[in-house]
Amino acid sequence: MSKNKPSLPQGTRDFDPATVRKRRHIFDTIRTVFELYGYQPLETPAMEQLDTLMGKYGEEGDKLIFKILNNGLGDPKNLEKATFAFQNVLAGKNDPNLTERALRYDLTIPFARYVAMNHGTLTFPFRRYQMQPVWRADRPQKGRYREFYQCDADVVGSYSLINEVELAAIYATAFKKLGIPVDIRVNNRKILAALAEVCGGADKMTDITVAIDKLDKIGLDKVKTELGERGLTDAQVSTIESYLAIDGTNDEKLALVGALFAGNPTGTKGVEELNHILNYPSTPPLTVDLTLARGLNYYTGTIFEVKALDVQMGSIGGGGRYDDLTGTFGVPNIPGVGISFGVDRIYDVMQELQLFPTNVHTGTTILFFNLGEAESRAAFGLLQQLRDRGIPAELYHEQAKFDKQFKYAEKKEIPYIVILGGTELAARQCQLKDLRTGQQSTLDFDQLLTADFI
RNA sequence: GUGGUUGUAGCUCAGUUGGUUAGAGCAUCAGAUUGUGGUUCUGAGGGUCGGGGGUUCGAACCCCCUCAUCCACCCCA
Repeated sequence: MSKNKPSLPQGTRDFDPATVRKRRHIFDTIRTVFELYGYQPLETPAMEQLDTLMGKYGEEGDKLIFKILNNGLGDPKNLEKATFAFQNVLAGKNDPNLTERALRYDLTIPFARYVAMNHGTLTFPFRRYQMQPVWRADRPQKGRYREFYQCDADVVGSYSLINEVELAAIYATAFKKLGIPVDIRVNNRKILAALAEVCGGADKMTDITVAIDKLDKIGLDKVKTELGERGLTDAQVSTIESYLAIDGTNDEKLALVGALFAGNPTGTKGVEELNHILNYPSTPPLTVDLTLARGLNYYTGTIFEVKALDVQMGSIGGGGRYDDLTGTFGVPNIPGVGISFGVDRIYDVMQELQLFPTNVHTGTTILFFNLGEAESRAAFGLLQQLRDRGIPAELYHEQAKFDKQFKYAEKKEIPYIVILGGTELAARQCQLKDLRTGQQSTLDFDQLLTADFI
C-alpha cells in the first residue's frame, strides 16, 4: 500500500456535482444554439497520430502537444531501437519508435483530419459542432488549464461570407442566453497580410501580427520596440504606426484602411469582406479591431475573438476562416470557417459575475424518511411509482434519527420530505413536508402519488 | 520553457529570535434527546506541519532538491 496522498496532475481538475450542473448549463445553452443553426454533432478520439498534429500550430504549439509514450519499449528486442529513438528525442526531434500518438490539442485539426478521411461521403457544405476536452502542456495560471473543453462549430466546403455572419450570430445569441456581456471583435488576415506586403516584409507577417496584437496591453512604444527587435526597419515600423493610428467607428476604420491599401489587391479584398459581413442583414454588433491577429497560423480570412466585458480574463472564444485546412492531409480546395467557445473561461467569468441561475433545483425532489423495516418497504413502493412519474426521489439508506435524516435533506437541498411511520402506515397515509416553508400536510398514498411537486 | 508567490486538521487560518506534548473557529461524530431537524450545552475523533534530504543538542520555522498552487512572461481558450 502506498501511503502517498493522492493528487491530480498539474492543471487538471475534478468537477463536483454542483460544478458539473453549472457547466452543463453552459454546454446545453451552446449546444442548443449550434443545433438551431443546423450544425451536427461530431466526436473524435482523445488521441491522434502525432503526425496529424505536428506542424499545425506553429513552433510554440508543437512544444505544447502532450505526447504519448509507445508501449513495449521495455521489450529486450526493442532495446536498440528505443535507445536510438531516445537520442533523437533528446536532440529535440520526434521519433515514431518512441512516440507516435498524442492527445488532441484542439478540435479543428482533428475535424480537418476527419473531413479529409471522409470527403467522399460527406455532403458539403458540412456543418459540425464538437464539444470535447483538449490538452495542452502549458503552465497553468488564471483561466488557463492543461485539460479544458472547447465547443467548436465549423462549416467546411463553402466560401460564402454568410457563414461568417451566422457564426457571429451564434456567438451573440449564445452569450446573450448565458447573460454574459461581450465584445465580439473581428478582423481579416488579408488586411494583416497587406500590411506586411506594404511594409515590404511579407515574410515578417508573423512577427508583425504577434507584436501589434499586444497594442492594448503594452502600448504603442513597446510595440514599436518589439517590432524593431524582430528585425523591422524604421521605415517599416513607421508604416505600421500609421496603420495602428487608424481609429473611429467600424466604417471609418475600414475607409481609412481601404485608402491605405488602395493599390493592394489583398488588402482591398480583406476590407471588402469585412464590409460585406458588417452590412449584411441582421449581423449582430461587432467591433472591428485592426490589431486582432490570433495565433493559429492556418487562418486566412475573417478572424473572430470574443472578450467578456467587466472582467479581467483572456478571450473566451475565437475563430476564423481557413481556406485550405485539409490540404496538408492530401485533400485540397476545401475551405472552412469556424468558431470556438472556451467553456472553462466562460465558467470562470459567470462565476465571477454571479450569472448562474440559483433558483433552478435539478437534484432530488423528494426524500422518504426511513423509519423502520416495514415502513421503508412501503416507502420504497411509493418511491418507485414517483420515479416512474419522472420525479427524482430517494429513500434514506438506513433507519436513523429524524435529526440525521433532516440534515441530510437540508444538505442536499431536497425540497420535500415524506414521513411514513408506523401510525401512518396503518392508515395508508404519510406526512409530506415542504422544507422551504415548513408546511406539513397529511396525504393518502393516492394523493401523494398524484401530487404536484414544485 | 523563464521569473516570482504560497503550502500547518475536511475547510479558513494562528503559531514569538529555532526550544517541552503544534492551536483556534467552522465542519464531522457521540451524548443530553427510541417520531419533527436548524438553537444550546457536554464530550470525542482527526496532523509523520506538501514530500525528500541537510544544518543543529533540538526544525512547522534556516539551507538544498522535488511536487503542487497562484501570479507574471512566452503563448493561448
